[in-house]
Amino acid sequence: MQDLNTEQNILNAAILVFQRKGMAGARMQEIADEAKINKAMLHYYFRNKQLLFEAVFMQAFSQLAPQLNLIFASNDTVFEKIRKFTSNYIDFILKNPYLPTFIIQELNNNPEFVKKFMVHGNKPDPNPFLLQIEKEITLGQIKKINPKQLLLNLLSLSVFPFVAKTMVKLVMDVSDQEFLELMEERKILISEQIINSIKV
Amino acid sequence: MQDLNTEQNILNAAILVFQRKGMAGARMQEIADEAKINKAMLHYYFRNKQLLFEAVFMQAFSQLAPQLNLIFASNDTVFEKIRKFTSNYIDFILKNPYLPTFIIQELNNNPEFVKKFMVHGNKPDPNPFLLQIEKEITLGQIKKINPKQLLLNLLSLSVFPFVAKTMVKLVMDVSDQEFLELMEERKILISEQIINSIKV
DNA sequence: ACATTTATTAACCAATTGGTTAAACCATAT
DNA sequence: ATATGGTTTAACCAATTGGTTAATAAATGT
Repeated sequence: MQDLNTEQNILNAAILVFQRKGMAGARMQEIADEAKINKAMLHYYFRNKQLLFEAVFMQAFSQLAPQLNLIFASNDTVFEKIRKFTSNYIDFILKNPYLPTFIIQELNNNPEFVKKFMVHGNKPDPNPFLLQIEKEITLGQIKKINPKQLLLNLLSLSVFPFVAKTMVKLVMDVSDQEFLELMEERKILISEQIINSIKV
Repeated sequence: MQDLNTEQNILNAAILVFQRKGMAGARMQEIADEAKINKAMLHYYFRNKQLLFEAVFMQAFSQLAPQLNLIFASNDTVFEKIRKFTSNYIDFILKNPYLPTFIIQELNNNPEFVKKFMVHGNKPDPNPFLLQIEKEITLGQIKKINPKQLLLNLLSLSVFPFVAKTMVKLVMDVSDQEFLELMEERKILISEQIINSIKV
């Protein structure tokens, strides 16, 4: 009784477990249980743990990367891009709260592997955005700033709270509900702050 | 031939390995090799992997926490605190680049354990800082803002680049040298940006 | 209806890995 | 010198875990 798509079923289970436990902490048996199938099926479809993990990571990353390029490559002004980015990106992470942590964690533990598959064409390319910033600076439309710092600020303010969510909740004594409200508030808060810092 | 302090020697090796590989990825044998001793010694001094890990995590966390409280509890104005924080904290992380990632990673994979030992008194307490912000707002010395958001911004801008270092280097095409320069530049850059955003 | 391929399972295997043990080593006090 | 206690080691053990196998069930083509 083949499920409509066993492979995707496995992948979904693997995403859950890998994102919760990471590559090293995840157990093949746990993934099989989560998918409600026999452990041998994992190997039947993905050969081994490493390949299953790579499939999961690939899917996670190819979900995240286009989200970035969408902004980087559009025709908007820098101001518009900043506004859209904070709003869209925080929305996206709210729907996939484990993604950034998972990617950052495995990227740190496995940098050589990631480089290998980054060339594959799904690498986010911030260059258009960086060049646009330089251009708008020379045109006197925004204040002088190192474009990379601006991009770093944008990413930091948007992503960090999610990556450090457990710590933030613990140290700042924030409930799940309040955390969501804070993130909602940040969508406009941080874009306005960044824009304000480069407005002429 | 007992080394001057075998226990500390083990701890140092364990810190290295745990920070590189995380709790799940670390191997007792690797820690023993790193410390150049027999694996049984690890159990002699720390009983089991979990306890050794907790000792490592504890030491890491009690290095990080006071660094925060130092700022939170001082007598400076909010502006002063922000300036000192960015500068001191980035300096501190530059000297311990693996610390934030390690803590965040294990905090996410093991939240229940951390709570257990957080009560132990070494929990950073941002309340004085948050209250001070509220006070300075009512005194009209800084613009109105949710204090928690201000603190989140401060932490995000300071810590995130280190946590996401591998990703940042890869995506933004930044060398190790350039990364250091960017972090150096950030010390003043981000404090001025934050201050600017709340200056009346 | 039957043969062939594909999907699935239960049982098993081999390697890794955390942990134990018993003996040896070494300093120090008597 | 030698008995004693803490320290260190090599060898071993048991559990976990990634992976395999051979048999079975289900689908598919003829």
